[in-house]
Amino acid sequence: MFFQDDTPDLLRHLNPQQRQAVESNPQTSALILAGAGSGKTRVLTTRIAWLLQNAHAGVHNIMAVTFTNKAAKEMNTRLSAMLPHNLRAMWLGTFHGICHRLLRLHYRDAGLPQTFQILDSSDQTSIIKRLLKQMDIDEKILAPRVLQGFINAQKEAGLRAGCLEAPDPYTQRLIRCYAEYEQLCNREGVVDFAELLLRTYELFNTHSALLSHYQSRFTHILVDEFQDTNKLQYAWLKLLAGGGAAVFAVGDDDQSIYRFRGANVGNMAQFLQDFQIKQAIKLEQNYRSVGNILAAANAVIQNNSDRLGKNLRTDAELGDKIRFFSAYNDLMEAEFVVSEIKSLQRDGADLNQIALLYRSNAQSRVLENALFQAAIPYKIYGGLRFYERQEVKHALAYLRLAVNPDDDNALLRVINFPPRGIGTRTVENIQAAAQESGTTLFQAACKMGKKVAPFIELIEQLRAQVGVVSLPELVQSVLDLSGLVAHYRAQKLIAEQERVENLDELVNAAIGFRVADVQLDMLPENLADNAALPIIAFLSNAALESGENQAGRGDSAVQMMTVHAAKGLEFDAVFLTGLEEGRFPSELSLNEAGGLAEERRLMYVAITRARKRLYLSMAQQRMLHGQTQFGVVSRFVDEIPEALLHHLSPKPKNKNLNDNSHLYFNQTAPAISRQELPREFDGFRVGENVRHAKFGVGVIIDARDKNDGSADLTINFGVDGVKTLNTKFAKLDKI
DNA sequence: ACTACCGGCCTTTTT
DNA sequence: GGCCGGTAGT
Repeated sequence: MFFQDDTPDLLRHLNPQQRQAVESNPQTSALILAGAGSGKTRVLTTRIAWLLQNAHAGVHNIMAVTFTNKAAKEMNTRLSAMLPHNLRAMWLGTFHGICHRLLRLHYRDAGLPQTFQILDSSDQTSIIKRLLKQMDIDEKILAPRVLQGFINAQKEAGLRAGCLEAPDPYTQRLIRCYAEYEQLCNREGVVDFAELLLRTYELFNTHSALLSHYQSRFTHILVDEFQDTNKLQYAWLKLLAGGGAAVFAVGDDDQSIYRFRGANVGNMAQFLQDFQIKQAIKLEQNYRSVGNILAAANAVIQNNSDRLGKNLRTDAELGDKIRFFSAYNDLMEAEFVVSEIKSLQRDGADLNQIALLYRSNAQSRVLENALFQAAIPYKIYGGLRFYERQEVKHALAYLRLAVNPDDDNALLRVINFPPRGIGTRTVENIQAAAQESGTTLFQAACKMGKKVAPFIELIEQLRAQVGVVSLPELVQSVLDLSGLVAHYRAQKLIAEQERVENLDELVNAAIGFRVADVQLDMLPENLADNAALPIIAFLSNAALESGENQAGRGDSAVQMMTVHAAKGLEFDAVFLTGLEEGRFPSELSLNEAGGLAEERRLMYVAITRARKRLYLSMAQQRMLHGQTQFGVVSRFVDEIPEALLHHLSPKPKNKNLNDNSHLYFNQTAPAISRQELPREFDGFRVGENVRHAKFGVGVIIDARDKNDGSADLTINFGVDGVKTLNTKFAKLDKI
C-alpha cells in the first residue's frame, strides 16, 4: 500500500470546515450539516476521492446514494473529472436505482419473475382504480389517491397488509384493498416505487448470506440530501451498514421540504444516536448569495424551532436590498415581473440566470402569459416529462406486453387504443372471465374469439420479434403494427402531430440506449440468457428516469418553476411571486402539525436560490381556480428585517412617484376598473383593506348585512387568522 | 362503440 | 381556468 503525496492538492480549495468533513475518520460514520450554497457536492465528491487516494477504500467498496438521477449524474461527472479510476465498480445511483439493481440480480431470492416491470405513479393510480372497481367500491367513498397514499405510506413504514390490523371498519377496508393490491401486483409481475425499497429490505432481512456479502463489500456508504430520507430508506441504510460500514451523510435539516411524501427529518437526529456520532460537522460558509439575501434567509429560518442549529455566513458584499412589490392583482404582479426582467435584460443579464418561482403550478399561467405577450423567452419546468406523455406510455405498454403479456395494466391501456372495436362491454367480459378462471387478462382474452383475435395476433407478432430483432427495430415495429403513428398522423390538431414527433423520438431513445449504461455489472449468468434483457432494461430505465425535461437548454430563457423544483439550483436573480397568506404559506399546510415550519423551510430554500438579486412580490387579488381570492402579505415577508427590504410601488402611468414612498393600494387598477365595484355593506366592500386596532391590517373576504344597518364582515388578518366582525362593534378603519 | 358535452375537482414532486 | 370522469346522444 502506498500513499500518494498529492493529498494537499485535493484539499487545497477547501475551507477548514469542509476539510474537516472530508478528512473525518474513514472508519466511522459522520453527519455533515451542509447549509445552502456551502459546497455540499464538492465535499461529497472530495471525500470519495480522498478515500480512494489514501487507500481507505477501493472503488468497489463505495456506494453513493442520491435522490434524483440528476444528482447522481452530476456526481459521476465530477468524480470522473477528479479521479483517474474507472468508476464502474462503484455503486452510484438513486435509492430506487440501486434497489432495482439488487432486485434484478437476486430476483429469484426476492420472489420476483425475471421480467418484472416497474410501475410509475400513474401506472399505480390506474391499477388502484381498476382494483376499486373490481372490489365494487365507489371512488367517491374511497378516493383512489387516498388508497394510493395509504399503500405507499404502509410500505414506507415497512408494513405489509398481512401484519396490519385496525379497529375501525374504514381502515379495515383500506387494509383489505392493500392486500388485494399486493396480490394483483404479484400476479402481474409488477413492482411500484416503494416496493423496490421494501422488497430489497426484506430480501436482506431474510437472506443473511446475501446481506453479509454486501455488508462486507460496501465499507463506505455516502448519502446525499440525507434530510429527505424516509423511514424505510433509513432502515435499509442501517441494515446495509450494520456490518460496520462508515456512513457519510450530508444534509440540511433547514432544506427538508418533502415531508408530505414521507421524508423524515428526524432521521438526522436518529442517525447521530444510532451510529454513535459525537458531533455533526457544520458547513456554514456560504459561497452563493450576497449578504443581504443571506441575512434575510437566516432571519426567516430562525423562526423555526427544533433546528439542529446552523447559521450561514458569507464574505461577500451586502449587495442590493431585497425588492418587495405588492401588486393590486395577479395581472399587475406579472406586469411588474415583466418590466423588471426587461430592465435586467437592458443591463445585460443572461435570461438563463433569472428564475421565476411560485408555490404552486397553478400560478404559472398568468406569469407565462405576461412573458409571452412581452416576447420574453421562458422555459417552464415541471410539466409532463418525456416518458410520462400518453403517446409514449401507449408505445411502452405494447413493448411491455411483448415482454410480458400478463401485464394487465399495459393490456388495458392499449387493448382499444388506437380504437379497434373492443369496447367496455368486451373488456368487462374479459375481466369477468379472467377473474372466473383466476388467470390474467391476456390468457382470458385468448379464449374470447374473433372480436379480440386481431389484438392477440398483434401481441403475438410483437412477442415473436423479441430477441430476433434489435431494440430500436422492435420499437419501430410497435409503432407500425399497433397503428399508433398512423392514428396520430390522421388527426388534424397540431398537438397530435407533436405526438408523432415524440414517438419518433422514442425510436431515437432506443437507438441511443446502451444496456451497459444502466445495468453496470449485472451478473451475466443471470440475465444474459434472456433475449428480453435489452427491452427490460429499456423499460426499467423509462420508469425510473422518466426523461430529462431539459431540452432547449441552449437558448437563453427565463427559468420558471415551483420552489420545490428549484431546490439545488442557483440563479443571479430570483423572482419569488405569490407571497400571500394562504398561498405561501399554503393554507392546506397550516392545518397540519409542523406544516408551517415546512413552509418556512420552503421559503428558506427559495430565498437561498438567489446569488445577487431577490425580488419578492404579492397580489392583493388573484384569480385562482376560477374565482377571485383576496390576500394579505405573507408572514414570511414580515419575518425579513425591514432594513433589508426596499419597497417598490406601482407607478401610475404618466406620473412620477417617489419610489421610497409607502405602498399604494388600489391606485392603479386598469384590469379591475372595468368591473363594477362590489356591493357596499355598511360602507365596506369585499376586497377592501381595513385596519383593526388589535389584529392589524386585513382584507374583507366576505360580508353579510344584518337587518339593523350594520354588517358582519369576514376579514382575513393573515397571521392573526380569519375573523368575523360586526361593523357596529369592531373599530375598523378603511385604508 | 365512439364522441361530445357537462359538472366537479383542485398543494408541493421524485422515484 | 383546465383536466378528468361520467353520461347522453349518434
